[in-house]
Amino acid sequence: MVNYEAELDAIFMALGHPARRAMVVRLSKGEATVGELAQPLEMSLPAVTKHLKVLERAKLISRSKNAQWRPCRLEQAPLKSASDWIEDQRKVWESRLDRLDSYLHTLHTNSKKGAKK
Amino acid sequence: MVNYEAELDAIFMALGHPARRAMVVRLSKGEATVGELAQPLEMSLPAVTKHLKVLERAKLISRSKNAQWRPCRLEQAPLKSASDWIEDQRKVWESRLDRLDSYLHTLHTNSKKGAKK
DNA sequence: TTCGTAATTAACCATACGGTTAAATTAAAG
DNA sequence: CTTTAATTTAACCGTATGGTTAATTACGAA
Repeated sequence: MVNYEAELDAIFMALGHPARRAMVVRLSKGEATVGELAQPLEMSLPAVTKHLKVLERAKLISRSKNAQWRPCRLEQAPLKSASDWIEDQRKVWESRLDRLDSYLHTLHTNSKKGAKK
Repeated sequence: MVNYEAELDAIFMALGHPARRAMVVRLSKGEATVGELAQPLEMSLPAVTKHLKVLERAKLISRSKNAQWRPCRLEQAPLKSASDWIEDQRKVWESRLDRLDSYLHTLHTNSKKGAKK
């Protein structure tokens, strides 16, 4: 059984910055070069390069070569992993009977304090 | 029209740490106190308190009071926002015709190399 | 009031992030 | 071979993260 924790760390962390999410949004529509990704962002090109490295580390993007361009493309798997993880938690959360849970927790806490009610 | 960017920053960033995801997993099954959340984690209680603040900042959890305990409960909305954002991108990505897109991009790049802009 | 437990705050430290400017790299085009 | 364009690397800087230990707060129980 594989441990996905480190991958999820990198994926969620990468998505936790607006510039990087903007790049993902752009790339979901198709390949783009560094310059194209940088154009709408208010930051220097080296800053963009750093963000791309973070996305690459999370395997959210892959890169190719075309002359002096290094086009980026979105990879589907990491987004799916992240989405799956969240949905797993939501399923557990949703299937839980909140009122009953709260009631049982209260009972449990009270019994520890000395069984009253 | 509201700008969700800052909220998503906080949510994804919060999910980008294994200890905090472990807390979310635990809380998806029901309320827990700080001590209960800390128990399986190999870190000090103050460290746990800090992680809880990050989760609170992202509104992923809310807290109540019960004597000297401060039980935490998972909130559904942020997880849904994050999941929705990812699924939006995946939908765009999936509906795209990858081969055609690459082809058009190549054409575009080549035309730029010939006729400057 | 005093004691014990749960949790937080304070102070501190090392490292990671996120940005900058300047220099270097890489490859097409004259 | 020189120039120009796209991108990366290097060096630097301020702030945020993530952790620690020690002290403090908050509350119930004795």
